[in-house]
Amino acid sequence: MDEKDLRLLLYLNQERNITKVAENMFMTQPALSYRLQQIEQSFKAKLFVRGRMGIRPTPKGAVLIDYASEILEKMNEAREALLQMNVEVKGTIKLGVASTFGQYIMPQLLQAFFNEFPEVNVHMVTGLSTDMARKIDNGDVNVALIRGHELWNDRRELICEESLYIVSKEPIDVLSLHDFTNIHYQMDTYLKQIVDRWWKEWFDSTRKSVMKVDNLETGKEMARLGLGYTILPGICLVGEKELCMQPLETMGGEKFKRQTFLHYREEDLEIAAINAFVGFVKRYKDKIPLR
Amino acid sequence: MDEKDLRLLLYLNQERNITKVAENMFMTQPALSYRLQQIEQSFKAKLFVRGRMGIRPTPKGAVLIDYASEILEKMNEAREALLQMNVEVKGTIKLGVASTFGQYIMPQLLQAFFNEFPEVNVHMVTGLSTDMARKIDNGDVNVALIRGHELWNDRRELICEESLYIVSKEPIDVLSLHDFTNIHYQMDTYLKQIVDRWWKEWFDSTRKSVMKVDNLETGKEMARLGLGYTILPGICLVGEKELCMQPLETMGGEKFKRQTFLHYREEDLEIAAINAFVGFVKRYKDKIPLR
DNA sequence: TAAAAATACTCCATAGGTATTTTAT
DNA sequence: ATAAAATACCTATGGAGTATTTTTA
Repeated sequence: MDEKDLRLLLYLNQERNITKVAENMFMTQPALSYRLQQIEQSFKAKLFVRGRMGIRPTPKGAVLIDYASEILEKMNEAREALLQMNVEVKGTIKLGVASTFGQYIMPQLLQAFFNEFPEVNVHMVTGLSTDMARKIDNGDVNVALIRGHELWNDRRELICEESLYIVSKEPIDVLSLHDFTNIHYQMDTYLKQIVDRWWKEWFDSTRKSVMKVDNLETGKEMARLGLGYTILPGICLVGEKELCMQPLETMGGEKFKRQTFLHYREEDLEIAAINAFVGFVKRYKDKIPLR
Repeated sequence: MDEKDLRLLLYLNQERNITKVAENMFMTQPALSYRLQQIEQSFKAKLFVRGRMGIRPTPKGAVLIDYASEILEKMNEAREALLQMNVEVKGTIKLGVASTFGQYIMPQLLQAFFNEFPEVNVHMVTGLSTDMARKIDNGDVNVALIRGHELWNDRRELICEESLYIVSKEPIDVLSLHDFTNIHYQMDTYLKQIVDRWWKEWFDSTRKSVMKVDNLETGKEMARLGLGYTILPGICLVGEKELCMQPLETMGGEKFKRQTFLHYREEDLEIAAINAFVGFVKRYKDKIPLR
């Protein structure tokens, strides 16, 4: 099965006539007929039924054709990506990144980015999403990876979505959360908003925030020691095995999710380095480890 | 580029030594050396740098290797799917499906399913998610495609996520929604919950529901005629071109999403037809048309 | 019965083998 | 100095062509 075979399958499905496809692909009818039989043998399955007026795919054929088109798409993407890398990209990009994203995702992301574009310089600042938002509005940064948005004349693209989790050492029933110590850390506005919405859905009274710590990692470690529960974004729970984690849900089982967006100005894409970074992040996004 | 070439690239990346990989792949060092050169030529790019102690991928090589592993995965999936189809699956499944999902998604889904498994009978009932939930609890249905969950001793799997949209003929600024007629239709509990949460986030007063219609499609058509705005799930806006649609968001720009889940009992997977359907839906899910 | 697919055969392009040389640290 | 990769050359598998037969609605 090489690329040509995959294309043959797609064309055969479109035209449903071996002779016609053979012409389109600049080969003879017997050659294609033979080739198709070879492919069928290699899968030990009949892929097309032959009849008086041509061929049509069997159920198995249809399934394989679906996969063939996906595979061909990936192959084209790959070729595209390599071609993109022929233009030597250099320059400097200024990034503004939300704190947790900067801490948990950016290291690997930048490593992969520099591997592809070693000539690009990155200046990254991290902080609250709202501050980063201001920075991109001012032009202090070219690209931002943040939650939410304010007033924009820029492009905004969904990069990742994470659930939020109630994290504790021992399993806790949501309805009995009141009986446990809430370990509270300084959340950004967007996270706080979601958590508040969730809490209001389940309880009338306000949370008693018994323990305050200054950052998320401290909160996580306290939860690990069994000192109470805390609410953490999935982004910082990747690979976590010991802790008990249950997603924040409505009473109906709908999950609360937090979205991270990529922001940039359309016109900045003319700058090669920025174009490369934006393109890279779009490609990288479904490789981001999430739980 | 055939499958073997892709595997070669992966192994070369792992071992970083042509001689060793050649042995593992039961070929000689010169053959592999030559093959790699052919691959590099076909991409018009150097993929590995050769040195005293073996080889290591160039940036382009690394990118291609990433794609190679994705493509190989797809190929394995394809083979797996075909093998699965060798066992002649027959029998009857009882499905309970949420109304909108049943209306907008199930027709194409079932068509594709029957194409693969023509011997399976499907009995489908549609209705409110809560009712379908009860049915799966009773054992009235084997599989449910619904929102949310109640008390379960079953498996639950995320199938799709849709945004919700404010739909109107002319663009409406969210903050001025009060000035427009709200076209209200009978929503299921879960949708209503989300919309209520969204409304509370933006407005203190309750919505004045000026126009009530008995179903979603009617609401959509009234919005199309410019009689007001209505809130619709993305599922029923696929391919829509004329209407103005803006997603329901928090003031911070976080999107409200509604999730659809597949429910089934673990032990039912031993029944071939149910196993086939569950497997099929998991494969089909990222082909569901959404906006 | 006629359009389409399959078979029989021939040829040659190229993947892969063996023997040897070149490269890089 | 030597492990590893590259080159030169040879072989043979199998993909594709031409001529012809078989299938099916």
